[in-house]
Amino acid sequence: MGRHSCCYKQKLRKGLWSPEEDEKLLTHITKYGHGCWSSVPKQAGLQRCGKSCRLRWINYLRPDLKRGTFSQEEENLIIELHAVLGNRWSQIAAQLPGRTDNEIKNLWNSCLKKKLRQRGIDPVTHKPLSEVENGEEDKTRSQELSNELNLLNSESFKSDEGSYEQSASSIAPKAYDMEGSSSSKISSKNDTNLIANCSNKDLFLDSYTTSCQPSDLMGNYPFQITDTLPTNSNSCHWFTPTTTTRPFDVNSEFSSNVMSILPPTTTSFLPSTSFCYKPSLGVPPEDSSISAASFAMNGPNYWEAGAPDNSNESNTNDGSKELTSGKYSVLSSWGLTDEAKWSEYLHNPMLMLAAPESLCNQIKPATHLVPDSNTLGAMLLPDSKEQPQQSQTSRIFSKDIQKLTAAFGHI
DNA sequence: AACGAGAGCAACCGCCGGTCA
DNA sequence: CTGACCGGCGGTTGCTCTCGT
Repeated sequence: MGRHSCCYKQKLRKGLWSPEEDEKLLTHITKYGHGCWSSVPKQAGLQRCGKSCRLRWINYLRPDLKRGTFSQEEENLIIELHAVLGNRWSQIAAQLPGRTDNEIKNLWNSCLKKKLRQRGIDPVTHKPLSEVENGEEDKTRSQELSNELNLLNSESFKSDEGSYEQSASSIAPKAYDMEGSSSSKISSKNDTNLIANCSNKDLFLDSYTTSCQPSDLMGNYPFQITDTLPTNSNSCHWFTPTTTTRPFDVNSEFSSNVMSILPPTTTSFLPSTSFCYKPSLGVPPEDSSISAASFAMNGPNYWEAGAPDNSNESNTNDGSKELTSGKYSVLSSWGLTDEAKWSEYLHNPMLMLAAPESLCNQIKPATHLVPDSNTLGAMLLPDSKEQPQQSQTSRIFSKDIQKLTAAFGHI
């Protein structure tokens, strides 16, 4: 613990980067890539620590960065993502191509928080300030949690739309601890909680939309439950966009563009009913260059517009080979960053949202057919030596499973 | 013109988990 | 098994700029 070793080194420059330093770093990374960051400064002839170089590259020099002010759509997206993910800036940034976590964090702290407060919304909980101030939150949350657990234990949960409307606001465990300042760090290490918070979402939307009821949300979140495996206690309910509605209305300052979903990685081993998102047939967006953001906005309607592209997939019978690549080769074609890794997908509901059908089709068996951690672990077990990333991801995944199993016990 | 407050932003700090020798 | 090293993340700091007085 303590300071990073490089920070002890003397003679290292600190503070703002000069154009010369930028040039050196840019040239070096363009030529050779960054490789080991700790060796970059030496190789590039910089009096900086590796961390500093990395930060400079990620936040400023990276060629795919989008500079300039945030659009209204981006701000909306950030607000809603924050409602779901909390202060997980890196995950939020992953949904905004060209934006960095630092940039988003700064925007949030300097601007968006204020905006929310002005609108009577607590930026931490995304609930009305009045409610938070009244100190009813704890009671409410306790009650909601209790309801959630009851529902999770209940076998009576039906997969029809009506029951969703009835249950959606209470089915999802809290997405994260929205109250603690260190919540993000805690929650980021327990993806169990990474679940769209319907209750908060409802409140959030209520604050920005006109008389938005859960049933209305079904319109805003154009889903319907189309599939379920009722015989399985871990049945996974697929939301399918019911219309070609753009979930993100650019004309609405605070429209709903983040769907209430559970992350597939988590849903698979939630002890009871889980929700996953399944893309459905729809109208493809006009622009064929799909970015993660546009997937978040248009994606669900797009994915099934064409046949699944299996060209990049390995044919397997067990559906496990799709995890063969550390960097999913399709990602770049979506406009996602090259750095997107499978592990990020597995832990990132929004990336999963943006996944094309070819990917979803592969994930689907994982969520449908894996009732317990053992099966899931077996499915994800690395099956060959030439797939180190898969192996790594699987190990990580398996760890999560173990944690979740331990956390949930055998509900 | 000088000053202070606030906003915006870049960078640093401290911590954590993963990897590897 | 252990400790050093590393990359990554979120929180925080501090600098610069803008604007109002």
